[in-house]
Amino acid sequence: MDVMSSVVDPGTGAASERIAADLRARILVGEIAPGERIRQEEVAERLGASRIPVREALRMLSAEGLVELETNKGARVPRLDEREVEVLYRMRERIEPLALIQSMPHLSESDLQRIEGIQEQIEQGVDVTAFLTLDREFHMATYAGCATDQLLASVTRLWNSTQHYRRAFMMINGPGRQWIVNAEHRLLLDALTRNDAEDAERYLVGHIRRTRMELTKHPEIFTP
Amino acid sequence: MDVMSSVVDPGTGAASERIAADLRARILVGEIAPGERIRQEEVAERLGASRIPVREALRMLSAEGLVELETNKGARVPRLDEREVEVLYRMRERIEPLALIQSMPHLSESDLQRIEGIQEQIEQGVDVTAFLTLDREFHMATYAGCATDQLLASVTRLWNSTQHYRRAFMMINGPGRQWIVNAEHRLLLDALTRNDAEDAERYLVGHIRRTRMELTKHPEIFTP
DNA sequence: GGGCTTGTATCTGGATCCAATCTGTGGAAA
DNA sequence: TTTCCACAGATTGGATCCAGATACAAGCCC
Repeated sequence: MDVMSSVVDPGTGAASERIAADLRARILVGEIAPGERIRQEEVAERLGASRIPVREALRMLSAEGLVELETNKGARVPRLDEREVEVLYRMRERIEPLALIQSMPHLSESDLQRIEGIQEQIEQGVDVTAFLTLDREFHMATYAGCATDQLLASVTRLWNSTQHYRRAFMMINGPGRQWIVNAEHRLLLDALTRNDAEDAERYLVGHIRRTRMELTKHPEIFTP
Repeated sequence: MDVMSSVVDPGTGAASERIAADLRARILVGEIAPGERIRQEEVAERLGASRIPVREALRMLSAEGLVELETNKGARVPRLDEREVEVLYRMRERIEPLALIQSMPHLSESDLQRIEGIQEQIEQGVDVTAFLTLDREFHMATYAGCATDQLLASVTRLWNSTQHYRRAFMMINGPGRQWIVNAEHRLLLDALTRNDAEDAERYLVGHIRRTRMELTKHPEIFTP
């Protein structure tokens, strides 16, 4: 009907996955805010598909923690309060060190170089959006060696669910105290290079825990 | 087409949820084994519905870790190897203590009495299937006070994914060493009654960790 | 005879249409 | 004026039908 803007794009072959990818990106970037409703038909006609694959996509996103579904009432991006985000961060403090420990033995030299490359990009000074992306890439790269799908999926859910509030925090506070993140990342990276699991876990927990405490010190993030 | 056997049943109002509940029960009870495929049409006609709600149900179960979906290849119950189950147990060792700590402050006197009632049932001697159900109820009851959906959902996923291997273990080993479980449960329950979070966490971790080590000592569970 | 190709049956993915539920607005009665 | 109810538009859930992909088996070529 509308211009098939991406005629060339063969997609992944599955429409529902393309739709999920589109919505995922829009939610993570903040284009669709917490509390906002997602109507099936609107998405369907915007992407030139029927509502069926949209529903499948919404189920996928629900499993990723990016939307919540209520029977007969549709889908919306979850709006979390201060306490829920705090618990999600405490989950991160326990799960991500495990992912790191499981991953470490399988990280190659080139993996570590790639991680350091990401950190160098972060240190060159980037805006909030770019930082959020690079920070996520940094940590996910450190977990990439862990072979268990469920573990990676859990970590992804936690990052997804808290993404909006990380952004809100940085929008308000600016990039100030960025040096702390850099220091933490560098210490973590050094521990990985030394293959010191104990230190790596220590720095990672500290990194997440500090972020949690900073976030929960700013209640204005949770009341829009 | 076939006899509308449950014409009277209004269900929960949503067919996909009823279908999901049916499949969930059959998988958890071992009626559908790991590796087994689930065909949409077969389920649909057995429950007198079309394939659409079946697909929704499969997506729900996928989010719960009970099935895995592959594009154009359908759904099957995940078959895990020894290493995957070990990682899932290590996740349990980290996540469930958090759920317990978050839950404890909200557990009432009657909650604790109910938990003790479940433990008394376990101690009266039950078969494997009943034990699996009661053990799950016992622990879930201790987590019931934790108000965060994502935390409970994570715990549920971990129990779901490992359920089959717990059952396989008990089928082989018989109910021997049941006294250990009872002792651990009693110590945990006592710590909860004393409102001693530190002890509660200690006993819970020990309980899960011991189970993990017993399970991973029996590779025959994972090679059917 | 073995390996590759091809054809067909089976199954999943998606589109369209219909039914059931929710939401919001307007009006009537207290 | 406020509250409750009823009705209509909007939105989701489900059924049926069609298209595309996969899997398996028979047949062909080397």
